[in-house]
Amino acid sequence: MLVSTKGRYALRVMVDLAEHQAAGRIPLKEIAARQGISEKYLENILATLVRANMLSGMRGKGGGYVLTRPPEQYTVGEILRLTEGSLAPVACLDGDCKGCSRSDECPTLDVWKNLDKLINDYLDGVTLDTLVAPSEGYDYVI
Amino acid sequence: MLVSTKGRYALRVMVDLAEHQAAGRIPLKEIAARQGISEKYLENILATLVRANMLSGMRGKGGGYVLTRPPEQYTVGEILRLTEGSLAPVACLDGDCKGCSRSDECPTLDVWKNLDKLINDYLDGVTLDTLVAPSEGYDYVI
DNA sequence: ACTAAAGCCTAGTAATGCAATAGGAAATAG
DNA sequence: CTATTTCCTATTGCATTACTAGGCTTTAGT
Repeated sequence: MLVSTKGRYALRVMVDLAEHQAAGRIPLKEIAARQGISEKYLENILATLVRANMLSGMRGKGGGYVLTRPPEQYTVGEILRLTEGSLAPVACLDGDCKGCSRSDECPTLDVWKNLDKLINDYLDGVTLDTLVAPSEGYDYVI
Repeated sequence: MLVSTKGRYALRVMVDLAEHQAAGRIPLKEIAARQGISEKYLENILATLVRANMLSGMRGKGGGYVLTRPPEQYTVGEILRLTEGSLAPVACLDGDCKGCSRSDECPTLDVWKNLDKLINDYLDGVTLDTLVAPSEGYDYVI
């Protein structure tokens, strides 16, 4: 599995926040309820996004999370790479196996490199705004 | 990680067998030594390939493994799907999460579907013969 | 100042799947 | 008959994933 729940949840939450931008800061509790995700588990994920400055979190009453950039400035690729650690399709491309003794002669390495590029290029080409459902209530107009 | 050692080893072994087609049946021991893979672990992988009729195995003295088709009739995609079980990038596309209660409204589902198609289409377009190194010794000519 | 609402931080745990190992049974050629 | 080799079923150690627990800190409002 290339993308685990962590990455999937992260993406869904980012879309959720993009859809509710107009409402200002959104508390974790609200996101978790709307998305049907455990609050405690979401905490971990949101913490990662905040540390990377993709979100701004604020504590205390009236606190919550908000995007730090407009949705069209996030790519799905960067969100997933951050939360998953890596999107490499095989260990050979992922530090671990770096300098696998056979890499010079490996007949399959090119397949993995091409696949890696394919995946990353596609995901880097999808921005958050394209995933946002057209808001029915136009809640951000006036 | 989309592809684990099982799939990677399987692919390398298939290429190995394609390269040594001219030598007839190749015993596991020889493949394992050449590829630097544990014999016992390889057994499992080869058994899977035999059960799917991608290889023919024969026991006893003079036995070993051989491809059942010419290399250009294998795709990397089918080899990996068989040994990995699935190439789905997310659980949502993989039976498990089938009928996720949110799939109707999920804003990210299309991303996964596109990604899945991208991956499978690419890997189904690569055939085994394109991975075979040009044999220096022309060992299969007369 | 006090309190309730919220995020932040460090661990811990249960379950899963991956990678590899073990031991023996059955077949085949010479 | 024997050496060789595949076939089959189980088991083990390990790492990662998914999730939980508990307490601390910050903030807004009264």
